[in-house]
Amino acid sequence: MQKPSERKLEIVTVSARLFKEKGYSAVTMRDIAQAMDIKAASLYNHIKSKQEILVLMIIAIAEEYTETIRAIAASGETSVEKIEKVIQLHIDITVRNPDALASLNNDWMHLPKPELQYFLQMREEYEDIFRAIVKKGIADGEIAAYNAEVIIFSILSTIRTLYLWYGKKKDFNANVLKTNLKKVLLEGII
Amino acid sequence: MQKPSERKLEIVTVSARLFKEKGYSAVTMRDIAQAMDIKAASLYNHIKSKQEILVLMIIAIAEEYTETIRAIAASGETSVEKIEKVIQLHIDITVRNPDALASLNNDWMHLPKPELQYFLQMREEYEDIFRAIVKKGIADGEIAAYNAEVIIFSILSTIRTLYLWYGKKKDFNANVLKTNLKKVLLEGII
DNA sequence: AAAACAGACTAACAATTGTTAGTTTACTAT
DNA sequence: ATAGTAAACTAACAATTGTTAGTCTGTTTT
Repeated sequence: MQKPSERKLEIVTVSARLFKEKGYSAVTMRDIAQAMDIKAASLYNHIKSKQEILVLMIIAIAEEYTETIRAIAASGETSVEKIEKVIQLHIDITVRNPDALASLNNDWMHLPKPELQYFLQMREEYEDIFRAIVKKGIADGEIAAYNAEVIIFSILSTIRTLYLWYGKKKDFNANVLKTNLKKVLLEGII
Repeated sequence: MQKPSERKLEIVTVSARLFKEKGYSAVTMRDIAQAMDIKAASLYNHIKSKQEILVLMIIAIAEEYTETIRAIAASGETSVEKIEKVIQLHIDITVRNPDALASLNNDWMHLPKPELQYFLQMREEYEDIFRAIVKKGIADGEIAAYNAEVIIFSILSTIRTLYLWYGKKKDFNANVLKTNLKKVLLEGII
């Protein structure tokens, strides 16, 4: 895997911003070109298709999620500590890629076949690992014995859609999230 | 506002299923027609544009959210009870419209101008009302004094994306959600 | 039986889509 | 200065898009 050139990364960054606002399908190559002050055809000096932009935008981030949660699962920590690390992982990635995460969440189905398969496989592994952490936490009595799927869904939903709120609300910086989000998700609000 | 005909509602239902899978922009009128076993042009005997389908899909649900949360806010209950009612509202609507909620969450930006404005106004009012409930709960000592925006975001994210899990996980029925989700969101998991 | 109508059809449109081919421009290395 | 190259350009394409016009068919209403 070659490291993408400067200009190529710029295309991905600009596209991420546009995809976030209207979705992958509604953004045209001419939209992307205009946002970069060039013509649509010029984009093809750097990328080979619209879908390639999406691949560059999504896959690297998905891989980071997968690799990091593997490491978290393999560590010797308690289940609660592992969940805290997972929350921290999502905060970190959100702060670094607030725009690209919109496509990772909403446009992944437009990935080309092989990358789509790869993405879904990573996503499944990610949820399986998270599920195992939660279930072990329940079995060990660390975590309350509610329906495991409900716990998984409730935590993942929140940390996966962080990108929607980050940057929009002024008091949503990495520090406020770090100190508040873990407590709210783990200890509740009452 | 005329009550839509039988066939019109069928178009909206079929479209909702397709929009959920690929998003509004990626679904063509020919896709919708094929799913109904007719030709694209025939759709226009019932609807006047693709955007009208989206309006019918989103606005009525948005209005139900808005009207119900108004009623909840106006009731004489405690803040925690109000939040429980809001959670229940989302469960109810999700169970009734699992497909349409995908468009309400991801395709609202493709509404025509006047309905877009109306939708955003309702969404803002909805969040304002929910924010007021949470802040009063904190002020009254009913709710822990974490950052209010974090609490709002964490609950809304979960109940707004319920549609992604409902129907996919077998143990996600209305009853399991009703008994588990409120506890997980309010009391946490440890 | 005649008339009206709902709801499907075929055919076509103008606009927009992603993309390619070939050309020009400006900088960099020889 | 010359050659080479990266990255922009113009022009065009074939396919697909939402939508309209006009027609046909069967059922319902008069």
